[in-house]
Amino acid sequence: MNPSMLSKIVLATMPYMPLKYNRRLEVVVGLILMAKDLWISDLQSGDMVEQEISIQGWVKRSRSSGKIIFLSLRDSTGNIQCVAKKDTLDEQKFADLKSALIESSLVITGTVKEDQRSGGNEISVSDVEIIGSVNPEAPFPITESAMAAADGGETEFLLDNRHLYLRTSRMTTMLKIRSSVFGAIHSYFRGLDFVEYQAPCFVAGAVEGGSTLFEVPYFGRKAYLTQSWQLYAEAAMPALERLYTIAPSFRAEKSRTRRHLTEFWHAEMEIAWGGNDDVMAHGEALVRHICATLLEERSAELESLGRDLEMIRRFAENPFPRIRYDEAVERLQALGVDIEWGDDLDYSKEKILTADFELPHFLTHYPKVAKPFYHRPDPEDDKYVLCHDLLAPEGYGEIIGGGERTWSEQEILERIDEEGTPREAYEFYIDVRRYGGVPHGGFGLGVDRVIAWLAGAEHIREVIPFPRDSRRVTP
RNA sequence: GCCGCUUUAGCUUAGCUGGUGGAGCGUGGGACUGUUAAUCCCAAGGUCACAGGUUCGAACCCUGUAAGCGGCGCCA
Repeated sequence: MNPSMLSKIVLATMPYMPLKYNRRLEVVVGLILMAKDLWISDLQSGDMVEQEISIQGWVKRSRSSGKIIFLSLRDSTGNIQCVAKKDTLDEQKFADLKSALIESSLVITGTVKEDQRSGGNEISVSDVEIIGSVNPEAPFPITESAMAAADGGETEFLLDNRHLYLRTSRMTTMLKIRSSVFGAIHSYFRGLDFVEYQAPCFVAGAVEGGSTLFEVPYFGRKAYLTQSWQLYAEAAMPALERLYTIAPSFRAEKSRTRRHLTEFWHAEMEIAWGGNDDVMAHGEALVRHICATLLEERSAELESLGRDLEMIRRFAENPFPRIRYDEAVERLQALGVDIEWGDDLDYSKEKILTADFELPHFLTHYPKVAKPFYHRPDPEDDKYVLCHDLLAPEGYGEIIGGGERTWSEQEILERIDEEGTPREAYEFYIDVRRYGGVPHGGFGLGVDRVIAWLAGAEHIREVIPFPRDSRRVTP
């Protein structure tokens, strides 16, 4: 279909639309943009006072008396109050508007007025068309009381009605912040000439411990959903040298915490010719870039969530401290925590360690016994591996895990045997090392965790549209 | 895998030591020309999650089941 045909069809099917040109799309693809091109944020900007406009949106709330209706209209950019008076609107239209329930969609025509009584601009309504009405026998179920009960968290009812909860201002705000975080990750890596690279979701072997794999039937065989892009990225490392992805990873953990999802978005990177410190530098720079991007693009949204912008500025502008595992253990022991050298740092210990942190901290050089085979042992002391975790403050826990990879064939075989892992499952991974292996490394960042941390969400579920955990796959 | 908690109207909830379940919001009807979660009047709406048990009598006590939520371990 050619572009002019498309716009004609649109013109024919949407006669109520005030058609305008979208300059950017017109220039890029020579296409007339046919959909909505006037937004509530435009009306609130103040540039359109006294102009006659038509605007599409949904009813956020409505109040009426016998002769006047106050209706708060919302779209994806904000809210504006519409005022309809019985003596200036057709009788039938007035009745239609009065009966429009919350989340009815409509097109309002009227004049933009500056009015202190509505705290900004409002629309003096001259015409209205209801597009999608709402049945009074089944009104929009997300009520004030449902929202108030959640008070920033989420109730069972809101989780069951997630498809409708998405329209509320809190969820919309979270999704806008989420979009900016994804954008920041792409702009960071692309700005440094990394290549975006995709790995399969169906895999044959585990990256992390095998117990957390989702098994799926695969034409009479068993396959698993990927836990990480890493092993496939290491295969492409000699080809691309700098690569990254943002993709879902799956973990069949029965965890029920504010930090866990079974399907989460994983930003991962891999670089050739680099070691633990190089990888860590990228992790820090990426997280600081995300913070700076949010300050630039989403300050209003963060403030509406009650976030302290100065705190996020602190994350953006200061280097992240680095401490070795040994030092962390000593600190914890000094605080009276029951921990021995060689124990992994579980969440309860992380929480104690990070309680006073004003910045994210890197924890490096874990004992070899606490980490899987692909971590490279430290040549200076092979009790340790060259790895790092980035711990976020405020109890949000680990947001990055990464490090240098075991890169020679001999070393990887030793580590696999030492762990008792069967070699067969990793044949391609080992083979990659037989042809010009080089030092390399990478990290994985839990995108949803970063968003939850920066947005101050009570639970990771609040920052993903349709959360998946061990007890919920619907809606 | 382990521990804890919850379930009363569409939503949010009150319901004391067991004695015929109340309210706010929402919905419907009515009043009101500047409301900000508008206000005022009226109405409809309940097998108290389900199944047993104890009791003269159970939303309430006991047992089981189900669904959900919170947390731990593990991890991003």
